[in-house]
Amino acid sequence: MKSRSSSPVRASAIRNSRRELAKNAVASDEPSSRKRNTHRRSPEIIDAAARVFAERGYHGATTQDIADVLNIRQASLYYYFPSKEVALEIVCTRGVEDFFKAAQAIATGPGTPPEKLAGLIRSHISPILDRGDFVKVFLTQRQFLPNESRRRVGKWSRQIEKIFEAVIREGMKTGDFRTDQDPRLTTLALLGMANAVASWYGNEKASIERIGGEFVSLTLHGLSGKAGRGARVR
Amino acid sequence: MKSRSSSPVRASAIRNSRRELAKNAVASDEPSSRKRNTHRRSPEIIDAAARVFAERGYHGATTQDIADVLNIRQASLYYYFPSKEVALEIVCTRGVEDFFKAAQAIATGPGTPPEKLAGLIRSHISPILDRGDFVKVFLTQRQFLPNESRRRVGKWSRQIEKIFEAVIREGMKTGDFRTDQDPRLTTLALLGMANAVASWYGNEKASIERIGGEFVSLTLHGLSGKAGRGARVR
DNA sequence: CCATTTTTCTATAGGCCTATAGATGAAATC
DNA sequence: GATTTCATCTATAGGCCTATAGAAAAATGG
Repeated sequence: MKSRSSSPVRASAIRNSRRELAKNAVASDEPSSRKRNTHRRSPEIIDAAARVFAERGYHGATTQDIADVLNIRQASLYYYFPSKEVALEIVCTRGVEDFFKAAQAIATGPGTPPEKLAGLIRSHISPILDRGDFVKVFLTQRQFLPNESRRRVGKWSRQIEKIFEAVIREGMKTGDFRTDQDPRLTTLALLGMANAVASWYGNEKASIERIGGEFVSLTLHGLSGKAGRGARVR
Repeated sequence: MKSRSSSPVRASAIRNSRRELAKNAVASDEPSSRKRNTHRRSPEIIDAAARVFAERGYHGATTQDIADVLNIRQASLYYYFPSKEVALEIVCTRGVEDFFKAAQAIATGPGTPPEKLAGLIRSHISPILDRGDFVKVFLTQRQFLPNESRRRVGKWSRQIEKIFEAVIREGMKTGDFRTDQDPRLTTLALLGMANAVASWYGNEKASIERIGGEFVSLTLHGLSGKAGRGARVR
């Protein structure tokens, strides 16, 4: 199923001396567009990689699997990316960059801390809707990136944590939030709760908006007490 | 670095001559047979597998990696398990069985729903302390089990969800919990929050007990409001 | 329609990985 | 002490996987 032609014919060794790098899919914006429209299918290729990485994990996925999704030959992929590791980095980056930007916008925007926190929670789970595979890969496979790119991607991750924590601290100052919770642990709790959605969304019938609402109300008011106590956010 | 020429220190290790129950890790109950004390090192072998699987993921880990931890040859592992997949199943099983039992005991035991839920949260994160690698592997690698064993392991997982959900519903009936939260989504939120601990415990300075306390109070009372409102559990 | 440029293909080297076979030595048991 | 059992070793078959080289096909633009 995998290999099609029989192999065994030996050829004399030919040392390669070529060092030509296919220019990658990462920076696709060429300002001066005198160049041709090259690597047109890059987004499609990366989508396929995300899908396969999400399903089988980075090490469990083969480049053949990705090629199968696209109906091209395994070797053809290397026209689009120079290595499987680079493909992983591209996928991870797209998995985190968007919701980092959204989080930042919310944190620096207007609103009371409870409103901001509600926005953060909602915006954190919303990319799962249309970029679920990318988010999943970012969350579960970034640990397999080579050191340098892992640090690069990890930086965004920590920024998001900082944004949550800052809003929580702000709410404690304003008196909106209880002060006997640890901001760091609370941040990790909320992110854990939100990140888990990527792993089960699709098996549950609830919509992203619905999930967001439930999580926000749980976070702000907890389970105890009667329904409707306190002002609801949004 | 990998292979060595000298055989591992064979040191006339102190033999536990009277330790008959150490039957291998899979099916440890040998009812009557006065069999010899075979596969003595099984627990150690499985510990090493858990450690390596937790660190590199199932597909990223090689049997050579496991052997290196133990200072034995790669092929020697096959005296202890018949395949890498079976090793994964053993690790996953040990990662879930304990806290399933604990959860069940708490749910069927005495206490108000808030007390029970607090107990569930605490007991769910506590195995991370001394079985972190097993829990991690169960949470993140069980998807790579072959169908049959994945279903077997998944069954436990769903049981735990049911236990949480039942306690939440019970609390809604008694009036201890708000009734405008969805029990299913709340369950998934709490489990996501608790499971995430496995991924960052060890990088944070907080103890398991501390984390449990924070999570319980966040879950029951939420972030809003003044500190100390309402009865604290435990 | 020809020349370029872009995209995909065939073929395969070279490496690593799981799992099996059988040998070897050490321990336990008789 | 002889025999049996246990644990580990050496060696390797047999597969699969990434990545490279270079040819072929398809698209583009004059």
